[in-house]
Amino acid sequence: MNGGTLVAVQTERVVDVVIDPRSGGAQAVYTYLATPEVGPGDSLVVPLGNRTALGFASRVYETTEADLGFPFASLKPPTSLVRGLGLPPQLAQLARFTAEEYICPLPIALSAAIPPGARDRLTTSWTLVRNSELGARNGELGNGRSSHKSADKESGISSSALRVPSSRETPGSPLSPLQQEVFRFIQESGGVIYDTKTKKLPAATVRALKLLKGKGWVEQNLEITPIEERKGGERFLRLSADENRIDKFLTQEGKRKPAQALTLMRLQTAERASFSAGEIKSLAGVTDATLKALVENGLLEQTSADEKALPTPPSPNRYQQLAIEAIVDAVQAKESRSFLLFGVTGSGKTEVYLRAAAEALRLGRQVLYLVPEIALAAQGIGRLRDRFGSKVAVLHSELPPAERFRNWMRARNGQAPVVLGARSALFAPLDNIGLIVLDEEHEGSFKQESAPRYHSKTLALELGRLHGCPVVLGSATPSIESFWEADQDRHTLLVLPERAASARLPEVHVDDLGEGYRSGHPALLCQDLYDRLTETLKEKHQAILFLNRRAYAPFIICRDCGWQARCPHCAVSLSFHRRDRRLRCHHCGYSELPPDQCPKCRGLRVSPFGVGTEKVEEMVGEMFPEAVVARLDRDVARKKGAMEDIFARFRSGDVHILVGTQMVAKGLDFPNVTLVGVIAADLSLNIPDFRSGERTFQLLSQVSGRAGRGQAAGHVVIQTFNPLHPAVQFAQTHDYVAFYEGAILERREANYPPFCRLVNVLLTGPSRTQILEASTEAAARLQEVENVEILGPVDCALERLQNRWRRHILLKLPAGASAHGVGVALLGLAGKDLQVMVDVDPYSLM
DNA sequence: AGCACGCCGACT
DNA sequence: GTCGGCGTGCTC
Repeated sequence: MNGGTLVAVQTERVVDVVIDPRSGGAQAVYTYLATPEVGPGDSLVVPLGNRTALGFASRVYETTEADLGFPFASLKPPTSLVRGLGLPPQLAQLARFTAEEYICPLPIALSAAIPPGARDRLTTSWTLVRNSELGARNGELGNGRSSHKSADKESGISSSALRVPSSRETPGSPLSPLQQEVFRFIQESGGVIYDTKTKKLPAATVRALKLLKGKGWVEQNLEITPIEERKGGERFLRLSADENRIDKFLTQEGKRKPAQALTLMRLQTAERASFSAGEIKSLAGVTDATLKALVENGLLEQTSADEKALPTPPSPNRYQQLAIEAIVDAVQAKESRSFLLFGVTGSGKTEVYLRAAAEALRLGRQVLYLVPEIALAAQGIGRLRDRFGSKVAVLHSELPPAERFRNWMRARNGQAPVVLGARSALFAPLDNIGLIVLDEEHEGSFKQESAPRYHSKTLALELGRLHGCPVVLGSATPSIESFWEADQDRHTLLVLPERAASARLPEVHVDDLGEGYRSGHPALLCQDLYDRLTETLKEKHQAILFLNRRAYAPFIICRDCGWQARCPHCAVSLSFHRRDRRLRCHHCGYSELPPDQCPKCRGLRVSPFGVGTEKVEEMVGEMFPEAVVARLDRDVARKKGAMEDIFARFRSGDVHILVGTQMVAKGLDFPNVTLVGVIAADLSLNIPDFRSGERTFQLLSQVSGRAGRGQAAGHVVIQTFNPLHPAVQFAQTHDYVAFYEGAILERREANYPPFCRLVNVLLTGPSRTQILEASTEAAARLQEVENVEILGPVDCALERLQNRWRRHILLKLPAGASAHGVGVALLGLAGKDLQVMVDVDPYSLM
């Protein structure tokens, strides 16, 4: 500076507060005066306009008025710090990472970490001041919640500390009778009383408390409502030890009590481990009434969480042992490295996870265990609970809210160092993770399809870095990306080649549907599948027929002029539903009656075309009149209790052939099923998406696993027009590596992930021309982004949905590049009638 | 001129 | 998200 004139520039210490977007909007980050105690992650109630909002401290810093951009005078202090709700620093960082990596506003990213209903669970606590005369006589007058790990820091700030302490009277000045009474009441309550939304203190008491506060006798704080310990401990349930009784129930009574039957079937995939009532309710979609009946019938029994179902954990085979050692080493060394645990179903991946988890716990660290879908997680919950008892908290959005909140708190205060959940559990409030498991890492549900549009694998790896802990990705059919990353030594590949002796892989047969067409005799079932079905029924076994398309037919068509019934709101044809004789749109729910004659040419030959599950059900029923055929898809399941009913009847043996969509392929074991038929593998193969082959391979592998889970050997028949497609061929030979070798070459050649990074920019709105113009404008702006290859803009495969036109631009960035520039380039483009969605690492491109 | 309604921006 | 300000357009 010239002349060395020193000008004292006034600065203020301020804090950026990210407001809960549910009460402050998506862009709400505001700056407040920092109190001495406030730090990143702290939860604050702040003034916002003429009300208050819940927020979280992000950055605390010194600033000048010029840098701040508005006068110091408009800075306000936070209203209050909320004790017990502050986020661990790693979680605050994870939210920031998510916002940057996936191009979304910070409040949106942070909202994933805010426990549900936090705002309604705030409580004012009134605590005796330790050194006050009356208080001291009572000995220890802590707040009674020393288990709160960060309680010391958080109790350091009180609302009085937020203001200038005014004329604080010395304790000992005379108290009114009411004040004395209230004082004694606090003493008797252990030194603290709570004013909760549900249990409000009388207004007079609150007035007395405020006066006591003014005199320095008590301290007022805002905190998250503490969870109440249940009397006699947590209540847990598990399957009865009497297996015969359960089996008898499932084959006889079960069909009349389908909800109970389904509950038992779900739990059967989990040995005899303990579950909380809330866990069972969310797993099976049932209510207390069902659980009560099961307990009364002696099918479920009460237990404590810490009671083990398995006498001794299975001893690992040599491959498991190697995997365990590698992961345990990393756990001990606190290394943030990653592993890809590659092993077929039944090869014992879970035991590897559990041994590594036990080591993390032994070191006093926490375990995060992620599963793709909670309804299918019975086995995971069961095994963890069996091994780690009440240390396990389940966290996902379908749990009853109270239990979800309770588990969030138990994770935060250290009572539950093991957290199991779907992708949202990434944002569990853990501050010392020693191991992260991502089971079935290839599953598409790990990608969140609404903002923040993160991929769980990416965040799990980042979280591993933040905590200094290993991440284990597990799968029988890893994603092409993950296997390539392992190939490049970015993950350590751990292979479990052996399958437990009892479990055999089913024999897979492939039938060429094209043959029937070429010979002029196309049929729903090829001869091979027909013969095997006949055989299966003769042997009193059961079969599942799989077709990933519901309704009777995907469209109706005029045989004279080619007219098709189309949805007036979406760019799709209407499916024909035979049961209720209606045409339905599978995207918006629109429905209408099918016309008698063609509205275009007046012809009378309007008829359904193509095959859906309803038609398969009908035709198979005609082919095998002696067999009972049932169908399960979203149409059937929409009716309350129908899904339970069908599963129960199938399990009991009353239904011989079950026709269905994905729904039949997941989460349940039917020991008497020996045949699985895939009606048309081509449906998923023909989706215009670079991952269609991979998805088909995964789907066929999974569906195949449904056959032969009991004693008898299983058979799988895959019907397809593409018998030579690698996804089909290598599913037949159960050869993942061969499938991968081909797929990775294709990806390299066409420059798709993992060789580039994809970003999908989707523009939607009611006006076609506006979307056209906006997409052109978007593409022009994106030209300016460095190192971006632009594909499009083009109309989406589904070019209109629910009266909104859809166009997209697919961007290819160098692998590993940040998509930040994309977000910057598109700033301000969105408007009232124009939604612009940026999807980084998209999973769905429709 | 006076008021209802809806859009848009601010909220620190 | 929620509020208030302001412009539009209708009514008295």
